[in-house]
Amino acid sequence: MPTIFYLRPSLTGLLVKPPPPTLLYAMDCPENPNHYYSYLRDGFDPPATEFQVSDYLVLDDGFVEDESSSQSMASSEQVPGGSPTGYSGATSRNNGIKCKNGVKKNKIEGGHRVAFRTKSELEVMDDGFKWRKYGKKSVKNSPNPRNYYKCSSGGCDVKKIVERDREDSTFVITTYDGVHNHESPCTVYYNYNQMPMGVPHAWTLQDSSPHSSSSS
DNA sequence: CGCCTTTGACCTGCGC
DNA sequence: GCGCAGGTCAAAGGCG
Repeated sequence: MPTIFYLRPSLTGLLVKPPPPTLLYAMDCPENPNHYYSYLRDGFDPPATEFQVSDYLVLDDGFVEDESSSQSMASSEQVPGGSPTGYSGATSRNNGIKCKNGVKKNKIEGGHRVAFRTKSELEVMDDGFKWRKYGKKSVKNSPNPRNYYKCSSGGCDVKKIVERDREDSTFVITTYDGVHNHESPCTVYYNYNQMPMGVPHAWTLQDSSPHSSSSS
């Protein structure tokens, strides 16, 4: 029986380690009916009653390459029930992150980019980290602006891009660039099977991915 | 006073 | 080469 870790979406920013390349399903949350995530380990067949609601995109794992990222995007856009999503900017034009001098970097700081599509009224969910907004940009063909955030912890260069789905504004698309090199102020997780609360380093416990983040 | 948000300008890459 | 679009910077203002 695989271990299933349930994460409140408000804690998605706690991914000190990247999630394994498994499916993300959304389920009802007894505490927060608006949204609820669950990560399912490899080889686990979700119950038929579950329904895939939110898009979960592991856009990159280390290096950003045009082909791989575009492939991942192509597959991600085929999520059942999901619109072609308003998510576009992160990879359509700029697959990498530019340095200050404008040189395009293909390696994302921290090495990971993960996007979530969440049904939420709140545009910015409390994910346990402190974010500082550094930019806001209107996006073409989208009535909703895109907001840019940086982790306000010193030395942590994780970025977060938040925008509403252009086709369904009830969904919020959150993209995380990089991996936090520090612990969250409130590392909490749910294990739906065993429900141990307050155990730190949740992803360490279940980590089986070879790319454990040894972020600087 | 420090931190955060806002917002316009600037820079760069890409498509035509 | 030019224009457009996305991403970032930084000054100014607000708030606790």
